[in-house]
Amino acid sequence: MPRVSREQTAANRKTIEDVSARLFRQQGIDGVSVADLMAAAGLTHGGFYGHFASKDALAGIACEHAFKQSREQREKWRAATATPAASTTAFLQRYLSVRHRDDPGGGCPAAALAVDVARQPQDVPVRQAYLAGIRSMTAALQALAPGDDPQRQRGDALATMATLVGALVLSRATRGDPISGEILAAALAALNGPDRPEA
Amino acid sequence: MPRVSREQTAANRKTIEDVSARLFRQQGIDGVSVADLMAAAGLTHGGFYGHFASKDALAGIACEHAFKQSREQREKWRAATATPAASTTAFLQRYLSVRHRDDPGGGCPAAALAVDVARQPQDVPVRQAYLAGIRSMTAALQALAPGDDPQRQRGDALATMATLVGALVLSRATRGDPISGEILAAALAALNGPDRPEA
DNA sequence: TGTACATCAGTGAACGCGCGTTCACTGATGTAC
DNA sequence: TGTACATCAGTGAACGCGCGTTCACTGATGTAC
Repeated sequence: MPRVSREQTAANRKTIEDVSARLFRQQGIDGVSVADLMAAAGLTHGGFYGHFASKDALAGIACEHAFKQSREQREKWRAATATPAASTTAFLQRYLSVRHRDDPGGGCPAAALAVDVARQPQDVPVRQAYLAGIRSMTAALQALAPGDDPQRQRGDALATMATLVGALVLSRATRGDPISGEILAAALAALNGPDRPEA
Repeated sequence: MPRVSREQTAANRKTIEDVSARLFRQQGIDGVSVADLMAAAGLTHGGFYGHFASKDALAGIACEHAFKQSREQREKWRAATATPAASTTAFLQRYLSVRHRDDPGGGCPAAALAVDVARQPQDVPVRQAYLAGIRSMTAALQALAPGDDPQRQRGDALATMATLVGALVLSRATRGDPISGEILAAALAALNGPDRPEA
């Protein structure tokens, strides 16, 4: 079994990253062991350190990976809608959906990893990756915000991001109770309703 | 040292609960060991099971404890302000402050424990305690919401809660970068500015 | 193109460590007289 | 009120277990001729 072709090695590494990006969002960074990750990638745990320096290093890479996937998905969907306004509405609806709530592993890393990252020490790789992801997500939301005052658009984008992340996180923590769905609906109404404070 | 008076026993139990409510919010439920908790309470780990059936059971009690502390603090502050409007403004400002961001152990459990709770299995005690806490916090925010349509007030309360929790959680995860403070300010502006969608 | 061999991706046992939980023990507390 | 003793809160060693990480080993891959 050992010694595998170079393409296979690269494919294995990518599989570990994919699997990690998913499992870390699903169960938290401390909630998944190196052995779990490697098993999910179809490998044994010993080979891990041939690919990555440490679990911390992988956490950073996986976080970056997750934000990149989210960004690509966002851009794909944006390309599929006709107008910017329709695109925004569709994005909010998707973000605040029951489907997104029930799929943390494939969903927004800003929400799934927030509390994990907040508890990490300052100098750990995943913090930098998370920060970069938040900046990129802010920029994307800013581009969607109405108006032509960039300062105000940025404020709107940050506030919208807070509402989105908060609603998702609360909705997940209360899953199984009707209030879980109510939270998603209320956030959607608040963000759509007064179509954002624009003037 | 062993066998301590009944009052001392009760005091010890309360200390464990206080310390747990703080440390669980600070470092997460899995981030604190039973030995850590007991040491922080000035005891040794072996005595833990004289007070609680399991760490899971304590997590539920500590979560309840944390929400109760938050509620009491909220009520104390409300009593100290003159008008309901002033009370609301003061609450939002306090919730979205740098001081609150930097004190997860003494702060809102809805934000500090959300992702932890979301990852727990359905039947664990901390989920019920968290859900009860969210209901109570929703009710408090609903009472502060303007207008006289309870349905709409409830929606506003849930959306406000999402914005508050999201802003705090994102702000903590990005601490050390200017965007951390920007998020708090943007959420405060969004919640104060158009003084909530009321009509 | 074919052969000989060095490389190195992946294996699986092992490391030291900290976890949640158990338990025999201790000795001050609280009770019975 | 004093004394004798049962109770039981807290101690600390020990349990089985899973963690992140290391390492000697294997054998197909990729290279040198």
